[in-house]
Amino acid sequence: MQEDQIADVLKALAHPSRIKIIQVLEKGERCVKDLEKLVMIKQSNLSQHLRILKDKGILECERDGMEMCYRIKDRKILDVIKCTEKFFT
Amino acid sequence: MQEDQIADVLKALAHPSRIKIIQVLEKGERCVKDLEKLVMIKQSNLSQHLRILKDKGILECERDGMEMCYRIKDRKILDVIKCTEKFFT
DNA sequence: TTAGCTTATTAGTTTATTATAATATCCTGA
DNA sequence: TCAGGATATTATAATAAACTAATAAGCTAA
Repeated sequence: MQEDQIADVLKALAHPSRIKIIQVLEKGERCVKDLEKLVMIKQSNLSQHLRILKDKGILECERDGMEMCYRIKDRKILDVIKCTEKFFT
Repeated sequence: MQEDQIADVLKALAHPSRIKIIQVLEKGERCVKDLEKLVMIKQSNLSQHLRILKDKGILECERDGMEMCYRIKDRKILDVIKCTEKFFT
């Protein structure tokens, strides 16, 4: 059922912290430490949000020494957020 | 905070039955009785989903005799779903 | 007015999501 | 190897969302 898949992706996006994460990563990749400061939530909670986004194929990550670097895997997801913003105009 | 508003609308969309409702209404307005058959959920549950969508300004409704007719209020919401579909391609 | 549709609301139960704190894991440099 | 920093995982508690069944409310036609 297509509506299940669609709802599934939208559900992964439907949280203020996860929207914020994507908005930050839109400008470029970031390690968790940076994200923690920018998104302003606790490390363990951030890590959980990152996993949700990664599991859905929205983000990907790569280890860089001691840090883990996250970035947007498929920028088509940005269009979803852009369209949602336009809904308010 | 903009991410709260965005997450809020996405959350209203993020359910298979609500996606289905919107996909049906994309083709034209429908009364609850019809939606019940097309979406295949119980009347009381459908009514709850319809309220969620109406409260967010996604749908609007109008009484037509004994029936209540629902339609998409702002078709910009369709773009959000379209973009999400494209995410899978 | 009332019987019979259609739709909405409410209360209660179940299930899912979120956040926190504690702990584990993974990597690097000394 | 091990100490310490960065990130992930787990368990748990709190909150929110979803579904069901029962009931209420709105309208129409007889």
